[in-house]
Amino acid sequence: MGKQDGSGRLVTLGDVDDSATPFLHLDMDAFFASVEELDVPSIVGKPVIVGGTAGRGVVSAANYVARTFGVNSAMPMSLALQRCPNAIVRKPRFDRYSEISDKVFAILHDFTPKVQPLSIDEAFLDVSGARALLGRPLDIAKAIRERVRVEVGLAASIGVASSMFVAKVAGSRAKPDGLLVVPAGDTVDFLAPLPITALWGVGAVTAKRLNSFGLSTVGDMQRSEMDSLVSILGDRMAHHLHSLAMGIDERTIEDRSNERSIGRSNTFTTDLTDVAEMHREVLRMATDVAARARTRNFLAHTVTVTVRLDDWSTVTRSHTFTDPTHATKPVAAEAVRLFDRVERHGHPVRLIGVRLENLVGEGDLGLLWEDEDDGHDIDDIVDAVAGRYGFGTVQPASLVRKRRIPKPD
DNA sequence: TCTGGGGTCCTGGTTCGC
DNA sequence: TCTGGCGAACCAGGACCC
Repeated sequence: MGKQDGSGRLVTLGDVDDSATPFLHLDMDAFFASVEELDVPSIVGKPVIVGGTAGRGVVSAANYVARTFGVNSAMPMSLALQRCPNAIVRKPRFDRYSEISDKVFAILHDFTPKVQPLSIDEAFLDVSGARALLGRPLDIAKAIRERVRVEVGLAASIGVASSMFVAKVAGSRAKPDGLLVVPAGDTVDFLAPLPITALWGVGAVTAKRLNSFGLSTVGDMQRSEMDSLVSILGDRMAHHLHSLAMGIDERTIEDRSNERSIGRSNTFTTDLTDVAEMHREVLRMATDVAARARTRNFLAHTVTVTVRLDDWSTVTRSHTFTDPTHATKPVAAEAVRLFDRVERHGHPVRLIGVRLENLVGEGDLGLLWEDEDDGHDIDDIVDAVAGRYGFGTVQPASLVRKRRIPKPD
């Protein structure tokens, strides 16, 4: 297996048995922060934090220098700057990160078509079919890291293992800028000392529950009786987590290009108390998600509104349409209606979100669409839904609608 | 310390049709 | 006509991930 290199990470230094380890997990190191360093070389070597700078912003990414000060992602920016007052703070530039991400994924596809994106900076690969052409998994992983370094200019860590889950854990143990192969026969021993939160699906809540029953490491889970796990976690979760603890993960690379939902949410700099303003926010988000659904050629069966109050309580209300839609008017009207169903009991509103779910592709309905700039739509919406709320900030360009045309034989 | 945004998935309760 | 069982769909909430 891997060796400690003195920094706490595990890396594969020499030869290793990779005969039954077809899965690779690639993860870009401190991705957003690294892109900022790439574009602004003068900040290299200094603590760099990427995140929201407004009152309620949090850290999206921190480079490894900033992490030595105790700065981590998802930490409130106010706390991060207490810990590292000299940090260079950069606002996220998602377009730029997507651009770099595209380059990395293009490299991955040069090695195998079996690439499953997990996020903008992470992917699983199955290289079982590439062995004859490109060599062993270890060699492929080395080649990928080298190409990403040379062609993109960034460091990527890769885990190689017998299953997707173990590959991901291996990749995280190899960070930063490392490569770790976990031979199939070493899987159980590799996982055993890890904290229980290393299991995919165990977060703070489940970990606390498991800890209260004396389970704090993956090894504890490996040694547990299934009956007792079921009594703690329920049947499904118990079997799932015990399998992961043993390194068993039956998932395979799949095409997850089909999106499940499209949403927008916003935490306000100061909590909202004015109902008209809340309605404006609901309409703004409904307009936005409907436009995105049209752009991506999806229709939605369900619209869900989320409201978080100042006491952090969160309420959702949803509605399922008889016919799926991506038109602004019905989505906006239903979103406002759902929002009004939430009983706020006078509480100010901290966050509002609108999400379209149960998406279907237009092609699935046997329809084709062509673009049509329908300038009447916005008037319809203002009159029918929003006029009384002073809905004046949405640009007609965002409401370009499509016209249904017959599908040719 | 005081908690973003965009997602996926699971669970349990309710409703409804057969 | 009433009743119960069952599954599917819907709805709400929540945990978790990056």
